[in-house]
Parts: sequence; structure tokens; C-alpha cells
Amino acid sequence: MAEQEKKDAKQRIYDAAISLFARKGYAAVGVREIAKTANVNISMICYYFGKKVDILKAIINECYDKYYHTILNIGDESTPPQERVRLIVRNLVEFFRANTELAMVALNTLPIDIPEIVELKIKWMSRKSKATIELYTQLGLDTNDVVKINVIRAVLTTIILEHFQFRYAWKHIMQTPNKSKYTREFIKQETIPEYNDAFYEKYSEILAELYFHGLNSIVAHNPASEEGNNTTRQ
Amino acid sequence: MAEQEKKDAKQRIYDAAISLFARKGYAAVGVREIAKTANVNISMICYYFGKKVDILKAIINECYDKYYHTILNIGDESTPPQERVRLIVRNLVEFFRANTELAMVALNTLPIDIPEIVELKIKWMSRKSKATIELYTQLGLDTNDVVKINVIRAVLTTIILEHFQFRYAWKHIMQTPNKSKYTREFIKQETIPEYNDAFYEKYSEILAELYFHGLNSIVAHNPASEEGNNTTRQ
DNA sequence: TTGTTTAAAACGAACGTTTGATTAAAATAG
DNA sequence: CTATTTTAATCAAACGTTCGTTTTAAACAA
Repeated sequence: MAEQEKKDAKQRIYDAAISLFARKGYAAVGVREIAKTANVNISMICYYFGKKVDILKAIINECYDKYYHTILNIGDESTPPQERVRLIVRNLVEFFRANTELAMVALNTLPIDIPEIVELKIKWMSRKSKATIELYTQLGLDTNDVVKINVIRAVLTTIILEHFQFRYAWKHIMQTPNKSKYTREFIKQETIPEYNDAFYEKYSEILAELYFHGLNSIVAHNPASEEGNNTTRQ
Repeated sequence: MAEQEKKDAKQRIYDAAISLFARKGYAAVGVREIAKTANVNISMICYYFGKKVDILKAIINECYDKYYHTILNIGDESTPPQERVRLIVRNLVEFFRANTELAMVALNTLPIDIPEIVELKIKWMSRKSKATIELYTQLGLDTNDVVKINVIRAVLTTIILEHFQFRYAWKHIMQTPNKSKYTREFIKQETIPEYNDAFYEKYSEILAELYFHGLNSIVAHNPASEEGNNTTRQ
């Protein structure tokens, strides 16, 4: 019996769904395709998950749960700011590296057309603002400045997710047939570096550097002309 | 005759498709829904575009065309670096603000399962690396350092697109019925600022500040321990 | 016995695509 | 200026396929 078939059916369905959703998007994947990939009968999906959308809900719940464990584990306020930034970047990179497909499916922009998914994601997202506001304050950012908050919010997550999304895309496009030699050539150029532990140590360090100094500069930033504009609420 | 119906059918189909694709994703939108939204017969889509995927191709082409006009219009090498950063940020913000739906559809991550779309997008993307490498050089970035390039690449586009994607999501979720009061409450909090011209002037200024100083810091960055690691190619 | 798993089939609905007829406008011919 | 032909635009209808979901009956496992 193959390695994969030792996992129980529910897990195989779940894993297949994550993989397929990541590659094609939720709407483009049919339950029959999930069943075939997981080597189970179609009825098993109904048996274990009920509706197709319930698989997506499970994915979102697992991802956000792991995600918040990640960003909450960055020391307390006694830890020096720069060290906390290093920690959060390092943790985020680790998280997205280990859970690329999961994160792609769960975090990619809100599927506005599925109300129950919108509700679920917003329930999770409302946690984040409370969690990060404390770090911003420690770093000296005026959390009432809506412009600065809009610039800085979700920046790290977005940058890192984008990086791993592209790595994922290149990898899977290379495995796909019917590529022109032009495409093959381009992807080869894009995937020159070895994305190993050493790479991501440096990547994290440099991104933390960029974020810390960038953020410091906007903390210190005071607009040249302030007349008539209220950038803070109330 | 209503304002919208004055545009010819092809344009109405095109506009409807952009809107629906942005809201639901390409795969989740059927041609019948596009036709109904555009107030045309289904066969008009075949008549004007051929296949459904050809609408997507047209969208991608228009978006990238505008996009490159945007990022190429940032002065030449005689312009001071900080000024050029300000220009590129300002232009990008303007671009995404004016073309949010178009950009969401065209730039959102590669649909790996549609080979012809992959080919098309890669053809466009291969332009960018050549265009931006010159700016990086001027800013003092070692373009052979694959780690730094991986950190900095696509950062601005990603951040700004993310911002407008969320604004778009909040707006359309608010217009949707069946929201819990919890969701309504959350979105109300998220959409406190007025996203007007004044906001985006400041937004651009602050993002440029963050990018410029962040980038400067990683240009100056030399790893504490260099032994045994080659971060540059060849 | 009880909990899993399979196969097969069916449900209405929606999918992308195509056909052939119809209409109105434009171009051409006598 | 008519009469005719050509072209473009639009329509309803249908093609075969796949969709998500459910049911039923029969195995298989603990």
C-alpha cells in the first residue's frame, strides 16, 4: 500500500483539496476531481465534510489558527523592538514556507460571493487588528494615524505570501507540459537561487531590516504641510 | 435608453466581465452571468470574443499595457533617486486606484491550470525585470544579490494592490445582504478614513518614505557572518 | 454491532459553446 | 432612385458535458 493511502480518507480528501485549491482556485476544482486525487469515492466527501464549502472552512480555520500562533509568539513588551521585528519576520517566513498551499487557499483575497466564507474570515481577521496594535504602539507608531496604519498594515504578510506564491507558481508551471521555450527560459532565470535554509535566514534578516527602518522612517515622518488636513481620527 | 446601454455590446460584455471576475474570480463566473449583466445575448460573447478565456486575455493585455506605461514614466537617471521613488509610488497608487478591478483580475496570482494564460502573463512579466533593474542599480542595490532582489522585487506593487483589494472587498461586502451585525461592525471600523485625494497624497508620500528608507537600509546591509555563504550568483 | 468505504446511479442545475434564423443597416447594381 | 446583395448584429434554442449533492445497496473493518 502506497505511503499516501495509509492516511485515513478524511485526511486524504483534505490534503487533496488544499493542493487543488491552491493550484486552480476553489471554484475551478470539482468534488469529483478532489475524490479522484484523494483516491476515495465521491460520497466520502459528503460523508466527512458535507458540502464542498465545508472543506474550505476547515482549511481557513486551520490556517488562521496556525497563523495567529505564529504572530503572537514574538516575545512580550520587554523584548527590544528590533528583536521583536526580527522574530515576527522569521516566524512568518517559517509559517509561509511550511504552509504555502494552506496559506494560499485561506488568505488569498476575500471570496465576496460566498457569504459564509466572508463571515468566517472576518471573524478571524478581527483578531489580528487587536494583536498587532500593541506592537505598533511599542514601535512608536501613532495608531490613530489612519494613513500610516493603512500603509503598514498587513505589509509583512503580503510581501512574504507573495514571495511563496510565486515560488509555488514557478514550481508547478515547470512540472506542467506544453510550455513554450520562452516560458521555460524565463522561469529558469527566476529560479536561479537555491531556496534553502540559508537563503531564508538571509531573506528574513533583510526583510526585517527593510521593515524596521522603513517603519522607523514613517514613525518619524511629519508631513511638510499640515494645514487643513486631519490625518487622525476624531 | 439607459446610460450603460449606449456603449456598444462588446464594451458592455468586457466591462461586465471585469467586474464579475474581480468579485468572484474567473472560474466562478459563467458566460450566462456575464451576458445577463451586460444585457446582451449569450452568443454575443462568442461573436465578439470567441472563448470565455479570450475575455481574460483581453483584460490581461489591457492591464499590463497600462501598468508598464505607469512604471516606465518615472523620469530618467538624471532624476534624483528619492524623487524617482516618490514618482513610481505616486504613479502606482494612481494606477491601482483608477483600475482596481482590472488589476485585480489581471495581476492576481498566476492561474496555473490555464496554460495559455500562464504563457501570456509570463510574456508580459518578462518585460518588468528588465525595466526595474535599472532603477535598483541607481538606488545602489546590488542586483546580483539574489536574496535582496527577492525581498525587494514586486514589493510596491504587492502592497498597493493589497490595499485596494481590501478596499474593494469591504465596499462590495457592505453592498451585499445577509451580513451579520458582527461583520457590519468590523467593516465599519475598517472603513473609517475617507479615501479621497488627500488620503492618497499622504498614502503615497508615506509609502515612498517607507520604501526608500527600507531599501536604503538593505543596500547598506552587510551580513554579520559571511563565512561559507555565497549570496550572489556566480 | 458499529463505523467506514465502495460502487453505481440519479437529481436538477449550470456549464461553455454552437447553430440557424432574424433583423437592420450599408453597399452595390441596374 | 429603386432593387438587390452583403454585412453586421442580435436572438432563442439547443448541443453534450460537468457541476454539487444525495441516495441506495452492498461490502469491509474493528
